[in-house]
Order: sequence, then structure tokens, then C-alpha cells
Amino acid sequence: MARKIDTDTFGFLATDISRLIRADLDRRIGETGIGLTAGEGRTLIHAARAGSVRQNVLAERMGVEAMTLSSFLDRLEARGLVTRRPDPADRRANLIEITEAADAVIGDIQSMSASIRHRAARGIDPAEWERFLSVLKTVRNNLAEQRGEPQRRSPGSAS
Amino acid sequence: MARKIDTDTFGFLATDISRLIRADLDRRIGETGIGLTAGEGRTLIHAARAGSVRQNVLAERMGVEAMTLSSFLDRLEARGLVTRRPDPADRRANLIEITEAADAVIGDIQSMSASIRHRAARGIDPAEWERFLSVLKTVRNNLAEQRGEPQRRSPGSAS
DNA sequence: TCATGATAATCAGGTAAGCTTATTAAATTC
DNA sequence: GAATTTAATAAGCTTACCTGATTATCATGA
Repeated sequence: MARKIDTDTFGFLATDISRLIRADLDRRIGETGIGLTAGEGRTLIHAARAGSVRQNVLAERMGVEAMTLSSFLDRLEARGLVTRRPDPADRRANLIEITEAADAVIGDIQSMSASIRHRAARGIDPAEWERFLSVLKTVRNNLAEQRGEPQRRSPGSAS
Repeated sequence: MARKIDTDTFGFLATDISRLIRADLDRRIGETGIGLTAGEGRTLIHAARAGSVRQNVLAERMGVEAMTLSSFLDRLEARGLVTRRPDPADRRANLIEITEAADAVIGDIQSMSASIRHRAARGIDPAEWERFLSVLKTVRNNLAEQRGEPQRRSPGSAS
């Protein structure tokens, strides 16, 4: 065995972390009876942030295919958390908007997210965490770039 | 909309990055005809690193259930990349070992992994990258902790 | 020593998050 | 106004997990 095998490289770490987050999220979702899967929650947050958007735009921002988004929206719409409104400017398109009922759910998602973040960041000092987040954004943009995905300028406040 | 909505938080970034990595990996796997899925590849690398291990130990190290690992191993074994050898010390258990044929595949996986890493790290200076990796490890350990998963001391060389 | 309970692996079956390909209706372009 | 492109979706697939039940074996305490 001449080769050195390392399971602590970037790709492994990222994959592990994502799986741990998903598992934790699933557990909390089960406990709190929030009634949404991780993907649906992600969709809802993106929709909330985007305001009134076409599906194709939202899909591109989320980095998923139109069809994938369409399924998430089906379930969110069935639960009354988003609406699909025909775009007056293009009869092929829908505008996605969140409903008032979504507010409470968004609050729940955000507090779950904050709680996971706190656990993840334990023992890391705040300045280091900010640095870390900014590298994460760079990495995401690097990876998203040659995928046809539009580059994101980081707009909101970091957290 | 009184709430500030941010899609650049830790959880979102981590999820995005993991999806991008997976997609990229899938694309490369398709191109190079390596014949393994991401999960199988991950299993193979962990097995290579572990030497001769019981399945339950390997599963725990990988952070998956025993059954999940069992399926991965079925496919790796069918491709002749690992063997299940009865553990002489416990007739319930198997010892997993990689075969010689696995060496080439491991090499391929490692170079894919390196290439993704290079792309991810573009524009980030090496010292910053090391810092970043070390925070990633802390985060993984933080998240893995209260999940029953054993804490990992970071053993190998970072990269 | 033997009944009881724990453990290692696996069978059966399920779910969630993606994907691709094809279709339809509407918009755009030449 | 014919040909192309685009927005959404239907249909169906794959991967990576999971849980619960089952079987064989091991460990333990009376």
C-alpha cells in the first residue's frame, strides 16, 4: 500500500457535513411536525427571499433543474405555502409567491437553521467563522461556475 | 416582510456545495466510465484507509447505517474491488478488505477528488485553505458528536 | 449449562432528492 | 407565418440513505 489514503479531504468533509446536516434536519422535522422535507424548506426560503419569481429563475438560483423545483412547488402549493400565479407578461410562465401562512413555517425553518449553525460553530471564534463562511461562498461560486449556473454575488448579511 | 431572509447561511452553503460536488462527480464518473457511484467510491476509500475492518466498524466510521454499507459492499464485491472474509474471531462478522484490482480505481478516485479540490480552491491562498479545512473538520466533529458517531481525531495529512 | 439478551449482517421495503426525456403551449425570430 | 426556442410539467429512473424484522452467533448470569 504505497498510496496514502486520506478521508479528511475537502470533498469527504463536505459530503459528511451535508449528510450530518440533512440527518439532523430530518430528525428535527420529525420531532417538531413541521411537515416539510429539507428540499421543500430550502425551496420555501429561496422563494421567500426572491419575492415574486418565475419558476425557471428560482430553479436556476437554487441550482436545480426546473422539474425538480416543480415537484417541490407542487407539495408546497398543496400545503398552501406558496401560490403559482400566471405571469401576465408571459402566459407560459408562473410567478411563485409565498402565502401568509408561510411566515410561521419560515420562522421555524430559520430557527432550526440557526440552531444547527450554533452547534456547527461550537468552539470556533466568531471572526474565524466569518472567514470560514466567506471561503465557503468562494468555493460554492467556484464550483457553480463551470456548471452553467450564474455566479452569485453574496448579497445578504452573512450568518 | 419584516424578516430578513438569507440563503447564504452555513447550512445552505454546505448543502449547495455538496450537491455541486456530487453533480460534478457524477459527470466525471459518466465520462471516465469508472463504473462506481459516489457512495461506492466513498466506501472504497474508507475501506482502503481502514485496512481489514468489520462492517459495523466501517459503517460507523463512515457515519452510515450497517445496512447502507452492506449494499455498497454488495456492489463493490460484485465488481471484485473488495472481499468479505469471515472474521476468525467472530463467526457473525466479516472482515472487509480491498483487492489488488481496487488500486487502479482508488487512484482514479483520488485524482478526481484532487481535481475537484483544485477547482474548489481557486483563488484561495494555500494558508487560508488549510485554515478552512481545519474549521471544516471541527464542524464535522461538532455535528457528528451528538449523533452517537465517534469523534474523529484528524489523522492524515490535510489536503 | 443453559436460557436470555445483545450483536453482526442481511432481507424487505420505503422515502427524498435529484436527474433525463418527451410533450404542450406560448413566445420569438427570421 | 414557419421554424425555433422557451416555460412548465408528466413519466419514469437512479442514488443514497433509512427502519424494522430475521437469522446466526456470541456473551452472561443464575
